[in-house]
Amino acid sequence: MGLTKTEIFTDEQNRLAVMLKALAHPARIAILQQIINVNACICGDLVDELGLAQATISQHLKELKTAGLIQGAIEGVSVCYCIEPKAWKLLSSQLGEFFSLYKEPANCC
Amino acid sequence: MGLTKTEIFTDEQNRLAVMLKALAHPARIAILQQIINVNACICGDLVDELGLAQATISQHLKELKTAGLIQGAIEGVSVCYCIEPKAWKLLSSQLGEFFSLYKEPANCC
DNA sequence: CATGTATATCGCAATATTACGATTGATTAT
DNA sequence: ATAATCAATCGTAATATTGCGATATACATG
Repeated sequence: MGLTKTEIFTDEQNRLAVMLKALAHPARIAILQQIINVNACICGDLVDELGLAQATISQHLKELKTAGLIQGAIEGVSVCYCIEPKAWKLLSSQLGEFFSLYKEPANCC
Repeated sequence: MGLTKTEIFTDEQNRLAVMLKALAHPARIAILQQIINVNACICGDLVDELGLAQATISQHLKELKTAGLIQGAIEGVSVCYCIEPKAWKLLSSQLGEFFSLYKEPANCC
């Protein structure tokens, strides 16, 4: 074991979980905030900004890219990353939906 | 290694990451949806609804409870779980904020 | 072409997660 | 009290994640 049983869940539940997992790390949250802040997409500046090794940053960027949340464009020697608008909006709205499922207490517990 | 370097991130980044990690599993998403759907809080019905062993469900419930997203009340032999409104709203608004940081493209990439 | 610079990838060690059978603990019913 | 039921916890196996040094790859410039 140690393997998530994806078969028993809906595609939507699995997709949402995958996206959330991509977000669920402080380094990746920090990376996304940086990318958004420095609107012009950045690259190895992230290695300087955050206190992690180059290999580690590169790996986090790869995970965000695999999840489809960001995209990278080669720009000479360096690579320029930015938000992938479609995935961002989709995730945003899916999360909005998910959270709005719950409407105030009721009376239980 | 294998240990997230929380020291180098802000409290907010760490907190958000912890909450997202709690959400980032299809079983836990399914559990939350069930809890919300069957508005009256449910309990071991989850074991029947989802196709996971009792021990596994209990473990996922514990993680959600540790994250503060749900709360459980003993009700005779069984336990009744429901959303913790404050944490739910807080996370919802924090995520809303996070996603709204990004406003349309710009021109990069 | 050789060198420097920026990223990606490989390989590894430490740790965390996922899942579950087995057991324990608590509460109700007999 | 005894038995039945529900949920939590323990222990364990399989797998995933995190982080990084070392290396490889790709591009640019002298």
